[in-house]
Amino acid sequence: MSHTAGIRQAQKQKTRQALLDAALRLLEEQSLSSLGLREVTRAVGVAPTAFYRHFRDTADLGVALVEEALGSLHATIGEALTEEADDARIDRTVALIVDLVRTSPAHVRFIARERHGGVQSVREAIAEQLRQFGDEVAAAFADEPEAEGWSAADLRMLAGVYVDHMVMTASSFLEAGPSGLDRAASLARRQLRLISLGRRHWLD
Amino acid sequence: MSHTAGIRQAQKQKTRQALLDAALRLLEEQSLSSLGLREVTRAVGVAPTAFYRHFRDTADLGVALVEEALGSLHATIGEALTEEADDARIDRTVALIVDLVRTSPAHVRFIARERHGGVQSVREAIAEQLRQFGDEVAAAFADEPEAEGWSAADLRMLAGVYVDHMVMTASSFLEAGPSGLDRAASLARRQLRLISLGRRHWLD
DNA sequence: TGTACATCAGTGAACGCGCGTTCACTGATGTAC
DNA sequence: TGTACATCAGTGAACGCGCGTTCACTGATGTAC
Repeated sequence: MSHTAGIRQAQKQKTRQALLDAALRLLEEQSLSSLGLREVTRAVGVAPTAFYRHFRDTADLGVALVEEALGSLHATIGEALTEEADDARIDRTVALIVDLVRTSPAHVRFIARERHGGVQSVREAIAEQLRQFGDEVAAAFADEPEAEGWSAADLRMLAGVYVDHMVMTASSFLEAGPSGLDRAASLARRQLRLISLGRRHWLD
Repeated sequence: MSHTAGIRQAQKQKTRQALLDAALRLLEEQSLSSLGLREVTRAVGVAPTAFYRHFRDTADLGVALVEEALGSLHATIGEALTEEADDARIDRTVALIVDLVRTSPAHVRFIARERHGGVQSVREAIAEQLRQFGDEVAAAFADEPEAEGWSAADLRMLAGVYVDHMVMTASSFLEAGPSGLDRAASLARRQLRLISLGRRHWLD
């Protein structure tokens, strides 16, 4: 496990990252299944054959993008759910998504686009990440007093609703653009309030 | 407006439909943005140039597929929402989606895939159809006694949640396959129950 | 520290192939009289 | 009904182009002594 890297490894990482960045940019206006290897290397300024030093094909690069887009989010998502009051939790969650879309719009677009896209291995990688998010959210819920009386399956269902809603909300923020963001955020908050109400009365 | 068609028009329609059918089949394992015009004509057995007699390009064909997939659903969706009891309405809705996925799996996959896909005109066509569904569902809700006290915006929000949930549910049924359909349907029913509960307590 | 050899990220030429689009055409269908 | 002309869905050859992949290579970096 490369401790201090070495010049050669460092340079290789730099090229690899440049390929990922270029691909992500190109994917803003097309799907992964039509992304060409030569397109990507051309954008980076390396020979087409250099691509093979890093990825088997564009699907393989896509799987790496999934990790880049979602891998670091596990910690962040747990945080938003530690708020106690419903309203605070909702505001926190929406703020998190607004931030995510502001910071990494291309990653968000990529995930929304390829979640049901034409490349199986990438769909599976995204599904696996979202499944993990769901498990983590369900585990966080299970620790709360409101979870009393809930079956594990129902908690997981609720967590899944939240995760799906997050993905959709992020995508809706992108579509809305900066000018429509306030309206989209307000809509998302009301939707989350609806879900919270359903949650509070689930055991009635 | 072609009343009795004529042989020439009838034949043209037949070829056009064959192109749509072939494209839909090819799109089960790729995205529209990578679908080739020659692929489609080859599958149908006509010359590549025949394509231009029907569509400007594959994006244009995609827009036609959106109409084919969603155009006839406006009547159907309203029906499911005329049930009175919550449970009956939920069962009716889920049954409708099960039926849709059974009857037209390729159309469902196409809509889920291209809703956030790489072709702008198709994304827009799908968004417009879903917006219409939302409006129709909101109008149906507005006629019900439970809608008393609800603002138009909140009713539209609720309708949007239902429409989005329908699309996601249809897509989840596809992913689940025949063997996982019962489990997926049960999950969808519990999610709808959660939303119904939220709706019932919205004005508390 | 210096030297000799190994590794390997990136190169550049070459390949066969399928792509989208153009164009002039053919021949069955449609229309006017 | 029959004839002469118009329309137009589908054809087939041709084009230039960019694609993914192969291969032997180069030269900077890494390693062993």
